[in-house]
Amino acid sequence: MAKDFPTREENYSQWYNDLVIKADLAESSAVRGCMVIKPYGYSIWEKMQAALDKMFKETGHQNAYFPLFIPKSFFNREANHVEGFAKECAVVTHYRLKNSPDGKGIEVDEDAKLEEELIVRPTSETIIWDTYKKWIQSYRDLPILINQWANVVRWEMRTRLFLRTTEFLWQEGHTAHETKEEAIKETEQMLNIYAEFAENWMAIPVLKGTKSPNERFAGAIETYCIEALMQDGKALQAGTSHFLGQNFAKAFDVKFLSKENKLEYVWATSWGVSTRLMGAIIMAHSDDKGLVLPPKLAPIQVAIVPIYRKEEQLEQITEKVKPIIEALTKRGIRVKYDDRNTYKPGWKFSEYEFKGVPVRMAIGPRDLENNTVEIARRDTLEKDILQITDIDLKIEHLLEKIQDNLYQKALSFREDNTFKVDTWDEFKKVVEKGGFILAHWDGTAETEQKIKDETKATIRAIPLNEYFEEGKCILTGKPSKQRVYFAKAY
RNA sequence: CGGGAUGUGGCGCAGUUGGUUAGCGUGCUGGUCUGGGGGACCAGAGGCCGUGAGUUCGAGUCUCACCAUCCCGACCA
Repeated sequence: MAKDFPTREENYSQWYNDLVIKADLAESSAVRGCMVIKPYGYSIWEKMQAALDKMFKETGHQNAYFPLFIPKSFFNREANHVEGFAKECAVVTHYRLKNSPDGKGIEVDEDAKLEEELIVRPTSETIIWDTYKKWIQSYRDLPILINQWANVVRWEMRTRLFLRTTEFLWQEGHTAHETKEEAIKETEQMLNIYAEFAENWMAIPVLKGTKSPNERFAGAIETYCIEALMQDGKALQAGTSHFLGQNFAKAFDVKFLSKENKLEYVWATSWGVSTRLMGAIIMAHSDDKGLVLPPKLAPIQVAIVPIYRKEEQLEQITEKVKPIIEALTKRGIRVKYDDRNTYKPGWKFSEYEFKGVPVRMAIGPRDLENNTVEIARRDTLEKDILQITDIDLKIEHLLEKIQDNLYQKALSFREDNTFKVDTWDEFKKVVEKGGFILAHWDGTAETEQKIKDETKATIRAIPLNEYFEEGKCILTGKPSKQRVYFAKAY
């Protein structure tokens, strides 16, 4: 399977591409820019979905489903929104095929042209707000707290597995509120849920902040984001939560009668994370030996490999292993007992290592004599011989330790790669090294653009309630009241 | 859409100034020995050499066109 693949040092992006394919997470498909998510990769996504879905429901949200297709006219309603998405929309123009005259193939039936073209959703604000209009008359209909799990299509010019694909899977929350305050609170709440998920489940520390106008969601008043730092020093936007103000309510004429019997526009939010999180998880933790998965999201947490020569030895081992599997399963630990005799132990070791399984347990004749097992942890590659007594407890603790270690490692990496910078020369130098740069900015879009043009670094986040201090813009020297995070980004 | 590269068994590649039977590694099938870090040997299966047109006695190899993929830019979660 994956004998030689490049180190991160040699070629980071090749390393990433090979990892995704050789760890069996996904592959590219016959359709340009679209990927097939393979069972092992999809299983990780399902774990993410389950955890997030639970968090959404715990905060009062419900799931629903809206159409894949959006009438073209809906897009015109919100000016910024159209402008933001127009360049990357797939459009359905016909609804029928016919046999071609030469009889050799099939072609679009020009007689079956749609009167109004349909846009394949790049995001669902428009169709949802058109629907909410029907649902909302009174303050008693509010709030509406809905999430949908869906696929969306954005016609990107360059794609990379998980990080940027033409079609991707995500969840999009769309909420409607009586007041501005309530909507902002919702936006912030969801940002915090994303951050909590990233840190507790994915073991990735994230910065929380808002976006500069340049980076803001098309149609939003304010975009909040979580940003993570990858091992190559580039930032990855891992989730966004938007305060939409009354922009969509006005565009789709969604009003409600308040308690004071006044007709008012509804306040809105939307928020989403996508299969891009898969890219984050891969790049944050993995090493030159392959994938490293945080235990909480690993499809297999413990792989058990029997070592034997004769059939009867395997039987003995299996008998020994049975109660271990049972005890682990009881604790909610996902175990795979790999007794395939079509592969050798060494081969299995490599495979589980490459696929990032957090803990490997090997058990052979020597262990049977001593009542032990060999435990290897993926994050540190350490091996240990443990007594079988209370092995389930020991492994449970080990998994927690691995989860924690991955987070701490990622955190100290970020700390080591975050720099306060006060001069333009230094800024240009540090940008080359990668990492986050905390620097002053004069708050204008022009300056941000210039910085981007010269260094490729953009403002990743404007910190929330942090780094308020008098300073001078890194580029223009104009006064600034707060440092912001710059980085090159995915 | 610009610049660069590549299309040859499933995957990764070699194939000389055109020359007849297109190889190698890996994977695959069967077998024997094996088994605590990707095992060894034996025997097999598997190719319209990206597509189309041309040059030639003869094309994987030369010419042209097209298609596809990858990398670098402009666009983006």
